[in-house]
Amino acid sequence: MPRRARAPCGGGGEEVKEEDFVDSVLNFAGGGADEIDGGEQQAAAAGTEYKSKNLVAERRRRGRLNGNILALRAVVPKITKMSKEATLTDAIDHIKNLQSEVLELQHQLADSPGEAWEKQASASCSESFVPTENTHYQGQVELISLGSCKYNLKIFWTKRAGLFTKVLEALCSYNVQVLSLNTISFYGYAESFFSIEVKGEHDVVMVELRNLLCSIVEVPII
Amino acid sequence: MPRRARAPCGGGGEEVKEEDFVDSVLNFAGGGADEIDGGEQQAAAAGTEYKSKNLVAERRRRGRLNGNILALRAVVPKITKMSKEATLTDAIDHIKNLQSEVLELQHQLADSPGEAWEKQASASCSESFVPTENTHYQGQVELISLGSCKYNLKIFWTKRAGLFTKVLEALCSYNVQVLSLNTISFYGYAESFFSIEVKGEHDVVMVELRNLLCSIVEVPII
DNA sequence: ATTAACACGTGACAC
DNA sequence: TGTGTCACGTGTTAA
Repeated sequence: MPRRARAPCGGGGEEVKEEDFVDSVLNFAGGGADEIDGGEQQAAAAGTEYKSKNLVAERRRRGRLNGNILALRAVVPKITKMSKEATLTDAIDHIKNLQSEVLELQHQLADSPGEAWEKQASASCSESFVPTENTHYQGQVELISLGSCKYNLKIFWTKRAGLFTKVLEALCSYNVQVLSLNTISFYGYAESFFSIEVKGEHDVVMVELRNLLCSIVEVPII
Repeated sequence: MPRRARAPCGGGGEEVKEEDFVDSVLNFAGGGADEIDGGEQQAAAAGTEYKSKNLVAERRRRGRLNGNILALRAVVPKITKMSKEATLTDAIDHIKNLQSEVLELQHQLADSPGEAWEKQASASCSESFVPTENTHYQGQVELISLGSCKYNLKIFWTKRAGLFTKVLEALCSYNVQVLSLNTISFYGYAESFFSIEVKGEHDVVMVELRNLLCSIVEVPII
């Protein structure tokens, strides 16, 4: 707890009766009976002269800094000790924890869309991930061959009733085996990652399937 | 930038030639020719006595505090000014940003496993979630009616090739509209949450569908 | 009685 | 020229 109502008589040798936040009274030449001679250059021989160039400015600066430390302590949940140093270290730890937590959450959110997508087709995946920027989304289909009759299929769409069923019907009609599927949905959007296998189809047929899927998930431009 | 190699002659009136980090020389009674009389109680009349009880302790404390501020600045990416106050405010802003980011990520991650499952059938959902403990899993199907031809379907299975396709075919054969689907997979297991809708089927037919799904995902006991 | 933490005033610098 | 920031030494206070 910050000590309050301190009667300071330190370096300067002042006398402050009550301090509220800053600049209590600025009582110069009023209170103290005994005072000291600080420096040696100015106002030395004049007698009861108190030298202070930036006294109030420094006061305000200290007040702001302490207020900032207080505000910093306010946003940190884990407080070990009521001390400035402990506040700073706690803030540092909290920031590190938050950053690692953000990283972990992003990781969880990122690897939810199918392990196969990342591990088996990392090259194609990273290539296909990057160009899809924050442009305005509409339906979007990506089909990537992994060789040996296996594909990764990524579909981004806006959620609409019955739409997923149509996709499933399309896949069934092309004799597609779905090895794994992961879907993430956020707000009105969803992104599905299929790991699929087809037995004896040529690539041209898969392109045909891709176009069919595109026509299914594509939303007419307003 | 923190000023270094400052030659202090402030309150105490000392002379420090070179300071490295803390406790430079602790030169007492050596350097200055003129000094001052601070307080009034001790060592006043002795002459050239420099009073300092906690000088080095205060030095170390300041050093630790500044080091903490430096470390705090190190973990904050956005730095507006090289000042203590700015460091603190930047740290506060950064913490707030991180916290909001964590909240948003958690929100995104939380609404991924099917909103309907949580929001529409929270009671049934929580009931059906708990009893499935860490017993040895095999295939498992749960079907919960939400009224108005809507159901939540939860399937827990061991991943096998072609198994998901069979489930999809079964759903298609029962004229099921899949409103949303979310799947999480871990190691050899997967759990899928369907939010489905059927047009005009009776409950008895849904029980039939459920049994069919059970027979599909059920793995023979070894 | 020793110690740690704090506020204070002041000179030194930098812009 | 001043204005703001910094480090310093000190006295005080609470554990």
